[in-house]
Amino acid sequence: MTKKTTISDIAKALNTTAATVSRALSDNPRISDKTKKLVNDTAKALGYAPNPVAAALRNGRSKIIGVIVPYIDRSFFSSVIRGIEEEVKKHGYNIMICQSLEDKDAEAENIDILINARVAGIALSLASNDESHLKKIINHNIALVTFDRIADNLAPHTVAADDFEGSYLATKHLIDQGYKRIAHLAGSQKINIYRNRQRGYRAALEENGHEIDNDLIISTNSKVIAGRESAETLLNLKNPPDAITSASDFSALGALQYCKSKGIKIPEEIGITGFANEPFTEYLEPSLTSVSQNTLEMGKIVGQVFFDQFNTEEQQTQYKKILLKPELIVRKSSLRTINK
Amino acid sequence: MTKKTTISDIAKALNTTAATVSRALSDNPRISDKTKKLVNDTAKALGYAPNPVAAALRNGRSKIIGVIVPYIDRSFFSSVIRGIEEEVKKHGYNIMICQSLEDKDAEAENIDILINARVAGIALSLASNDESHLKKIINHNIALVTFDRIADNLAPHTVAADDFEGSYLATKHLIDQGYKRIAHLAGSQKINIYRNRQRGYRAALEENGHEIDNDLIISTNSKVIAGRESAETLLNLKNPPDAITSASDFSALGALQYCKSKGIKIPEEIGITGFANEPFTEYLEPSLTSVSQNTLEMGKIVGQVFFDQFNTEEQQTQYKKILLKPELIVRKSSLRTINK
DNA sequence: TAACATTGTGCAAACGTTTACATGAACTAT
DNA sequence: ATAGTTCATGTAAACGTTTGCACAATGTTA
Repeated sequence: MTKKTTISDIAKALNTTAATVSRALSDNPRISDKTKKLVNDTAKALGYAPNPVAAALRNGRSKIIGVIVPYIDRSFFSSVIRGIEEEVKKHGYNIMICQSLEDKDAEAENIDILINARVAGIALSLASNDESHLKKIINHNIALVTFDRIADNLAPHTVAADDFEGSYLATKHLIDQGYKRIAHLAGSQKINIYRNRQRGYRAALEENGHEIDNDLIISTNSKVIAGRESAETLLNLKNPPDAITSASDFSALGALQYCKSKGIKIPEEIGITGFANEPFTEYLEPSLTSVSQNTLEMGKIVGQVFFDQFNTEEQQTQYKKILLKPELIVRKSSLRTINK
Repeated sequence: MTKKTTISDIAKALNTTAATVSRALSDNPRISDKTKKLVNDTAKALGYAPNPVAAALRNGRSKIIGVIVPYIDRSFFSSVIRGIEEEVKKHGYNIMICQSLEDKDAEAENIDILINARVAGIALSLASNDESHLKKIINHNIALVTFDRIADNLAPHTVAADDFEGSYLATKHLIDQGYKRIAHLAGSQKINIYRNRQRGYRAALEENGHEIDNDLIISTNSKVIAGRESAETLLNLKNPPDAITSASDFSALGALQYCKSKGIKIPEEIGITGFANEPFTEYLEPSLTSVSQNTLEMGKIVGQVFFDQFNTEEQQTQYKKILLKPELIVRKSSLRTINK
């Protein structure tokens, strides 16, 4: 059980004081170069490593970024988390992860924990529409970045995929492929991102001279089974769609399964697109066209936004609202260039 | 920017000292019940929340478990991480996540960071066979649990899936389904888990009167493309297999793709099983039989092992080597009860 | 009633930094 | 030679806990 060396040990070795050592190590201009060299050399010689806990206590701030997500093991979130980790690591920071389990109270509790841990910042994908508990973070002067499910009102900085654009791209792609009656599996309209996806769908239709038929818009949850049911409803219409653009890969998968079970050919008779580019989409038969949200990139940007803040001198009135360009990953489920 | 209340604030309010308040809050038997109640009440009234940073400095130990994995966004690891998080949260601990990127040096660096952060324990899935840098952890008297890719020699406590058993189960299942010539896509034999999977395959064959044909064992990496190539090799043998049990879902997927491309019927003409129960397996066509490693459970157990250690009075000579029972998830790719 | 144990609390140091303020030495300007 | 600057370092307090030791007040025993 080797005892760690401290700045005092270095000071003792050099017959100086901890203050000087501390200043030398942080490259304070008031310390002579000679002393700095001396300090750095003996620090190395003694195997000195700073104690972040002591620094955090003194500074009232840890070099930790807290991250709160609904579930760690959703591929979307784990990928964003990875991005955040890689970015903050560059600056000598670490991440502390919490799960909200989609529950507002658990989220509030996690916020308290992170505030108490004196984190330097909190990255958060909201569990619900209720963002009132975020005030605390701001009151404690802790940097806050919301991502994906962002807090429009309270959070100064936000990072999200451009859902409107993503959905627009997918819908436009179906139009370009010659599909005429394009349906939309919309997620819960209480949630921002799903509203935007529906808006993108509508905009693409309108701008390209397709009329909007409300019978073709089904509000559903993002489950496979819901996708199957919705597809059944749609295909039993007297004027059924020839394409489905879904706000979720899972409901798109359900639709795909239903069509296959009925012998409806994809993409020849019906085109399908999903949203999020879940890992499974590329392995489906046919592979599913989907909208990639560049999740790793999103995480890195979230990280960057923190350090942009930290570096600019406090007084922040410019808030960053970043929208990331999504990318349409075209696969077989929507590609029928043959018989356009 | 509300100032946090401290134990001294409580002490002042009650005309006593921080020492008494600290003891009262930690339910020290030397404090009278009357005082305890008084302290707890005013703590609540003043909105007191303990400062974990100060406690960590004083104790030389944070209520943090460090977790090091190759990549956060692999579904296996994100799921284990979730399990760890949920378990340690119960005890008022948090997790700090690092990535080794499969690199031994990055792993060693992360270990240093976590040691400096005075974490109470480190959970780690090894980046390489080299475990020499783990000594540091033990020397600093920090609890160490390795999981999945475990450190057999140095790490006192290990948690892993029973790879032998999982592979045995898959192979036995194929035998029970009446497959006669069962091939094995083996991962790199430098890695423990893949060696064990091959052993399970061999044992199942031997114990059930199947002879082992080394032509049917292909050592490959765990990529889709490698699976395709291996399947091609196998099916071009003059005496080709009628089943493939793979040590990886990805190479199993490759094999499945190859067979389909050649019009070979699954599971009628060839049975296929994978390993790890990746999320995509259930959505394949046909859905892929695979071995579930109960990753969430694995994470929870990892967490438990820490607190078992913390609770028993230090002197630990009994090391826990936990092997989790895997579960065979039977799906269509291996199920041909019809024409057994 | 003296000696002793028990109970509840206070005192003060320690964990390892950081930083406002003080100090002394050398240097510049008058 | 005196006052004012500048430079490099030292002093000491602070961050908020925890805990060994001391101590006074009470209760117990002989």
